[in-house]
Amino acid sequence: MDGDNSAGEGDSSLANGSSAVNGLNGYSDNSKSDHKSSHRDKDRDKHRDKDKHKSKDHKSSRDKDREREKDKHSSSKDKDRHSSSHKSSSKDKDKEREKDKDRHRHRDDKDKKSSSSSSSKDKDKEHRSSKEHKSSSSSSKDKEREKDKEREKEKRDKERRDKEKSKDKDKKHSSSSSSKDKHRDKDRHHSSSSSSKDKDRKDRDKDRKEKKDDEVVKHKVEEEIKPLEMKQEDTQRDHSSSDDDDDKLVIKDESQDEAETNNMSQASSCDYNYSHFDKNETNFSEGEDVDMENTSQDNFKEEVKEEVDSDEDVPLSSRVSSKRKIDDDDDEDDDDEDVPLNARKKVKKEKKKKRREEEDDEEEDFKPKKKKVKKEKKDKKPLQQVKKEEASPTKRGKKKKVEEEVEVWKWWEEEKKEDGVKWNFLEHKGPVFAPAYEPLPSHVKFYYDGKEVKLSEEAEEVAGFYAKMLDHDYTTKDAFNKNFFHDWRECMNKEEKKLITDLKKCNFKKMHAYFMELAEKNRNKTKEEKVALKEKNEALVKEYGTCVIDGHKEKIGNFRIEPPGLFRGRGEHPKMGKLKRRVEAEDIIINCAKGSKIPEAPEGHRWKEVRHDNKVTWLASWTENVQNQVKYIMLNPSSKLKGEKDWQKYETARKLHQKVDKIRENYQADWKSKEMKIRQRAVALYFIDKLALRAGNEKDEDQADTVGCCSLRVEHIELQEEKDGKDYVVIFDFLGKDSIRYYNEVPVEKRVFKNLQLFMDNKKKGDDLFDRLNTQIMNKHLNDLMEGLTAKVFRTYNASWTLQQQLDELTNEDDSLAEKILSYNRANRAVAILCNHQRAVPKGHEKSMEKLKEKIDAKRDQVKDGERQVKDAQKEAKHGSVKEKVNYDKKKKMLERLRDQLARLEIQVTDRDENKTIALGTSKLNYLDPRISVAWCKKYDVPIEKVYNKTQRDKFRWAIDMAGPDYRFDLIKKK
DNA sequence: ATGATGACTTGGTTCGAAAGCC
DNA sequence: GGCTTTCGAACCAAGTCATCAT
Repeated sequence: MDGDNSAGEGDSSLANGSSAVNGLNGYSDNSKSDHKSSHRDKDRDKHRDKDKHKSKDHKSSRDKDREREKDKHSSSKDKDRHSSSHKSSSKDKDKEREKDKDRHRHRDDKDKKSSSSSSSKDKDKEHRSSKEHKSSSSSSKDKEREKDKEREKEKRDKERRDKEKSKDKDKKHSSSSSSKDKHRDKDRHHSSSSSSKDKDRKDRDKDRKEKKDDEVVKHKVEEEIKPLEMKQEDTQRDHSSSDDDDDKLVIKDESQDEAETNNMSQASSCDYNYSHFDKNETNFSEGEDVDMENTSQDNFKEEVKEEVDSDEDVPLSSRVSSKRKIDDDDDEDDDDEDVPLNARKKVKKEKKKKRREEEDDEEEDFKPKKKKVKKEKKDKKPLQQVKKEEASPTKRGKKKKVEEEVEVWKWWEEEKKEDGVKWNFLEHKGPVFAPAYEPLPSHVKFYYDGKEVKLSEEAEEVAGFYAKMLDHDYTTKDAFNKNFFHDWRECMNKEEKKLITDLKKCNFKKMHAYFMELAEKNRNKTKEEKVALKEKNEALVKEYGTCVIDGHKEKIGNFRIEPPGLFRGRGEHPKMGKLKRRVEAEDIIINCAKGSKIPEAPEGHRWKEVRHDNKVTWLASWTENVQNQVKYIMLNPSSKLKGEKDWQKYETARKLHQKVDKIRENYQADWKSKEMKIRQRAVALYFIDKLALRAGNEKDEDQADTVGCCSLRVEHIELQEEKDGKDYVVIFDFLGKDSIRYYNEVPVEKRVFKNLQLFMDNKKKGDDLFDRLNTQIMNKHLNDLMEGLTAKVFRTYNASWTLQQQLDELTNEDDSLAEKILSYNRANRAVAILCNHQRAVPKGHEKSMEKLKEKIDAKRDQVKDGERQVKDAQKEAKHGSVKEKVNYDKKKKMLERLRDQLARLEIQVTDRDENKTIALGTSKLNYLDPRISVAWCKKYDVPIEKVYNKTQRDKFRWAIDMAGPDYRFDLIKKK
């Protein structure tokens, strides 16, 4: 097919993709949203610069959000985790918990709000832009400055855009997002029109490109304001203020500069009022060389600039470009040299992709075989027949008392393998493929433009993927519809392609109904059918679900190949809706031991490759077509390979504990460094340490726009000298992994605050906050500080250490079991909050809470009643006989039991409510040294299955075996 | 030196099964 | 025994980071 065709159609038909499915989802009428989108387009041209920061719809309500939450948001997180002494009366604790809870409520609030404010896009916009201004600058002068810059830029933007417009036209489709916002509670991420986001990204890049120009302006302005200090600087590069500028800027001679300055500064009427910083300054007198607290902001800046003059200290993004630019001076426009780094990357990536595809076509694989260190010797291992008891004191466990003899491989008592070798022997049966497609029965029809159309099998299958998702939010998203339709058309035969040109005219309702019916049928299967199915599945698991590795049978994590379907990217993923192809044996690389029995490919098929690489842990892999990523079949978390790695991870974290004080000292000192790069690194590390932020790798254009620490942009933080009685507050608001919002108001050290101001100075919202930093630099530095240290170790470390501290603090020896478990959950929760592990409020949470509360009320009545009875019985017992006394005792016991039950219920209710937006699982599984929990259980006599379910116990078997009641995360036993 | 890629970990959602409830 | 609620496993997307290739 010719791609042009479909792309063009995509434009017209999918701009309005939300109404694509014959109104099944109840979309608004087309004209309306068409209008909106065109309106938006115009608007965008006008406000392009501002717009790009506003792709997130939620922002409109953010202001309100914040106001409302002002009081709620606490700095509970910020109570210094660095100091180990957690003090607080239980009341305080309760308050804190309350606050924590509230901190997380923002999600619901936001969602609710966004759904209520959903309709009026235009209004939204106004909000947003006004908000943008407010939030962008801490002072009105800054605001002015910002505005002026923007005006200036807009002018240039527009000119350029006009030029480009014709070029871009076909790429950009209208960006009205679904006019009927079907926000659901679970919709945690900010809904935003993805196409606009696409654009926003482009804009951002362009902006980065153009920033250069702006910097020239700013540079000049600065010169005007601070003529004195600048004198010496003029011949030097000004790195800190003009991040992206290259030689051009520096070469300028002074007179030229000054002449221009006069003009430009008027035009932009920038008002760099740094002086107010001085006024507020309370001096730190620590007598460093560069004490920024002692100097005015600009003075200070100059110093930094001066000192920071090495090439080393050029912003990363500009380093490359300036290098490249050496002989290409005609800058300005779209020649390759001027493409932002990211864009260039993309081009390269595409090339690579092509190359890969070509290679794939060649069938033969020329992959260089890696060196194999293969010894077929089997290790001696301490084997143990262990009874794995399923029985647990929980109610759940009571019913089913299965005893299973399982061989437990105590690998943790073995010697470790030589470096890099993961196994000596590996044998498995290969993956299980997705079942073949079953065509729809003839009565299930698809209609196009009101007419029945019999689709070819291929097209029908893909249509089915869409039909299945008809009642899902995804199908209201433009990007999803566009991607789906594009890929769907690729699967059509000629006639279909000719006929089906508009998704809006497609009616999948019948298909959808059929699938629903099918699902219903499956649910209502008879017992026998279910049993048969189960048995079949078990047989499959038995055959394919395990492998033999170094003489032991181990479970495989995911032995099934992912079935075809539509890609469900999270957040505003630009590729959502693309077709995830069916994976065949020909796509799969098998990895196993040389002497092992090589798995057989399905009949008529052959593997892409069979290799014997014992330096990796995967058994099979394939490259998925949507993102071109390699997917793997690997072992279950209970396996040695995974467990050992896990163990090692926590050991590294513990090692960090021994060194962390020094590292902290170190980075605090670096806040004063003369080198910009080092300062940025130090501040970033501070965030990683204090807030457990993720490292924040750079991302490609074709992924959702999310960030981590190193990739934070100016727009993601807001500085407030004072907020809610706290000084130097940094407000983080960004989308992190999985497009989950991170919102946190953090009081920071003054020095950090000032540094941030410096980093943000002269930058636009879309610019990198840490422009001289990326994760490689950070990790390189960390590794120098401690072997094996990376950014994520801090997350593990702080999570585990928090758990240890919280458990120490919250647990009382004399508490009841339920209370102890509540304490544990609270400790766990503290970690989840630290790591920002959120979840959607479970369906029916409200309802189940109500029920519980009713129950509690009933129980209370019972208790009251019991109390009365006890009283009466007591009276009778006083002068009564033995019988009455026995009766009294009985009543007393009953009352006790009732009270107990009541307490338990109350605990349950608190626990559940505190937990409603917090996901505990992730931290438990990935961040908390299991030995802490195990030791806690052993120490306080809590059955381990109260804390870990069966799978978790399997995964953490090493820890359960290893840790005694005295294990402590912070103490490493010397051997 | 740097970007690309492969390998592996982390993370939330979904769905079916088990437990609880009436 | 049937319905509802809860829980765990499966799923697969999306991170991190080291290593490879250029």
